[in-house]
Amino acid sequence: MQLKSQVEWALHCCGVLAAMPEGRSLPAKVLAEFHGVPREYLAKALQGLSQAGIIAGTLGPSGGYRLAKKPEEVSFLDVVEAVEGTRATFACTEIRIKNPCITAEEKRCTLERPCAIARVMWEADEAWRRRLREVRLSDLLETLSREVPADVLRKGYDWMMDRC
Amino acid sequence: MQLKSQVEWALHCCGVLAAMPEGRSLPAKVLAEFHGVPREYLAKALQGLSQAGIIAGTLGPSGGYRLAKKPEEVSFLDVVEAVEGTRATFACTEIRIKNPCITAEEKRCTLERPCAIARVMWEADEAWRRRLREVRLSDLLETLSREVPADVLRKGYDWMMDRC
DNA sequence: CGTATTACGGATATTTTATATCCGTAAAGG
DNA sequence: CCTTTACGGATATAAAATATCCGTAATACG
Repeated sequence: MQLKSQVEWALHCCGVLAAMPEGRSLPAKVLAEFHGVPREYLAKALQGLSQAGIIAGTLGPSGGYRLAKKPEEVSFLDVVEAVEGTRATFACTEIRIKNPCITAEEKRCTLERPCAIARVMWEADEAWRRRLREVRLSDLLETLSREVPADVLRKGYDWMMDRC
Repeated sequence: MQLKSQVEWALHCCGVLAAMPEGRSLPAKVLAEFHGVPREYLAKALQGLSQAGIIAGTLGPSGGYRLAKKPEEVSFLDVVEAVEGTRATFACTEIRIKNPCITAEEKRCTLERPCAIARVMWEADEAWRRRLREVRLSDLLETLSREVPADVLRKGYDWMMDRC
């Protein structure tokens, strides 16, 4: 069970976009080149983020993507779910009632409450989501500004400004 | 991102085996038929559990699998990891340093600490694992004995005893 | 001793998902 | 008018999940 690589790309792109001055857009081409990932495929992830209302795309030259909300209003979970979907990681297929020795009435009765095993798995899933919901893009920016030297950040910023 | 269906099967099989009297074995054939899943493929999951030391297989007629530990010594995480592997759900490919405007020295420096985005994803992963580590097969047995009518449990037990 | 039954490991086939690319359309700026 | 961009649909390729098959060795039982 692995998250798509698009999740990683989307998070990094959101980080970059969150660091941009208000209203400034970056085209998919620049984001792809900056991260060394295939432009066309990254575009799909960005379209997912756009559909989810996390980023907003503008057409034409000098167009591209910008963050559609404030960095403190976007959680890691928002980004992950926009790309990966909201479906739980554990899928219960109700094999507890495939059992050939159970009557139809007992099946009906059993199905009234969710499978005990699935419940545990879904609780763990929820714990994962809860953690991701707690961290926002603003937290990421704060961490980066603390850990990454200012001139490195500056050089990346200038590099992107050069190509759009 | 979905867990393999084998994870679900493995958990249900462990639940059944945990409910068996000490030393009693169930063959893969019976476990597969009971859960309505393909025998040969379930066998792979059971072999994984066996390799992980969670269950023990015995050869020959009247052979099969039994729990290798006490139910309170086996967590959901043990079972999940035996089938699914221990690899984190998020794979960091270090795209932060694919950036063409960073120097080799700056790359080296950056790599000294793990990616801030990956750290968050790994924390969430750990929260998921922590929750799964907290629940044991003994807890599952307790829940089932509370929620499933005794005669339904009994019928399932008898059904399996009939075929091994 | 021989036969049936079982776990086990390796090999292979099939289906589904992830990854990646391509193309046409429409909108916007110069 | 031409270029650049997002967007959506279609398609191709690679990887993983799902499933089956087979040979081997161990074990119980007649």
